[in-house]
Amino acid sequence: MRYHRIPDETVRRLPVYLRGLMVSANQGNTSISSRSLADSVGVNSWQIRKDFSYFGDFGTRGVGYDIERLAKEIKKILRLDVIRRAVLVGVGDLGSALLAYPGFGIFGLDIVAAFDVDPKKIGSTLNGVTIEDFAGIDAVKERDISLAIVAVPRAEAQVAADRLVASGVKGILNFAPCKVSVPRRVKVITLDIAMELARLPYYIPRAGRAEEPQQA
Amino acid sequence: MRYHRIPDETVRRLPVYLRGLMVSANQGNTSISSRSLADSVGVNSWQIRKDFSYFGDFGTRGVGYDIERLAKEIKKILRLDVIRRAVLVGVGDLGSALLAYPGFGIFGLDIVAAFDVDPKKIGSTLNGVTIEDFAGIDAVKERDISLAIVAVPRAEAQVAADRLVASGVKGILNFAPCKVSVPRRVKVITLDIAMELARLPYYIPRAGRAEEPQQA
DNA sequence: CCATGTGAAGGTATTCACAGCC
DNA sequence: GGCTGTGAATACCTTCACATGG
Repeated sequence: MRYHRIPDETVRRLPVYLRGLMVSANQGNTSISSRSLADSVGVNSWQIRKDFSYFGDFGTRGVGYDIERLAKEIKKILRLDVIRRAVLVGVGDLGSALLAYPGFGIFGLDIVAAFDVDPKKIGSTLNGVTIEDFAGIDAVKERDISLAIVAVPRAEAQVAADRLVASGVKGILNFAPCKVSVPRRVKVITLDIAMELARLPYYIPRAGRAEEPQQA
Repeated sequence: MRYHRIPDETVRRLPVYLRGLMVSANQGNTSISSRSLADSVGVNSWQIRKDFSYFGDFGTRGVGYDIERLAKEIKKILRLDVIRRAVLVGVGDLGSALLAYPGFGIFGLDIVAAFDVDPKKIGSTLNGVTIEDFAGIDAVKERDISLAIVAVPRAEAQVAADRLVASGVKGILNFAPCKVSVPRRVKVITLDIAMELARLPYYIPRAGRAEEPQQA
């Protein structure tokens, strides 16, 4: 059925599918079945078909999905066709690694500016991006940037977010291990690395015990 | 009701609560209400009470929860009381940042070893950890390490995981943007940074359009 | 015959509303 | 009065089974 509302969990999987489609396209394929996409990304084939069914018919029965058409549609749904420029705030260890990270390109995302408060860093260039003074963050308003990555210590995260929102940023990927409050119109995704590692031990069976959590 | 099975989504939130409890304890509190914990971590108070109800009574009606007792119980459930030592594979930009990252300590987690294939890196020391040759990864078997962080390029992630599993690692936090296959008994959490940034634009309302996705 | 697309069934998690207790 | 703890109601997501179409 077409023009369903797309469930949140499906949205979370769309980038996974998108990457799988790209990889397959790079191998020279023009179409792919839900089964083989399933094998390559690690999601059930019926889940994939259900997910795709929320936004139209891209498959051909007996054949599979047209990779290019489907990838283009997913990009459109995720708005990756129009929103691509991001700013980084906080060029510490993690921030520098993110600046150097080549993985954003596949989604058409681009870190086009970086800010820090450290005078020793301001003015230097990393991966083609010159680090600017955080005091001048307002300038991003004129640069068509709607995404931000916050990689500052916890104590500074809220301030950074406030200034970013004031500068017109619409979405924030927050690496600081804390909640940041923003107006409802702005979306924040907090990615707490230590927390991910912290929930790993739960899934490790106790040696010599019968009752164990199973993996998800 | 006590001794329920703990839902997976609750397990995902436990580290969030744990951090909130620690922060509150550092401020000198000994107990905390679901309402104020809710304010500090950004989860509804009824969700918090429901989550805690899955594993027993830690609250006092009219007062709140005993922070220390609750924190200890959460750590026990997450097995953070026994599993704490981790190994890092891949000391590139991201890996170095993770070695320097101070955020693991709050959960009692510790990166005690690091491996890489680059001869220029092997032997040098970062944050008190000496980088060893990946060829000798088997040695972790004798070092009581059950967690691993994989921060290598996509093409090497599966090999790294295979070697880690062979070396007795039980849980892997994978930063490479791909699926890694492991035996059922081993748990993998893949954290794909670019993917998180990629789903952010979806939540940004189109300018001048009525229909908009709402934030989650 | 193969693979998609989808109603229906089943399972899981969230939200509510309020009884129970300090 | 305040706050926890929890059955019940609701919403959401996944899985199944199979009709549909190339």
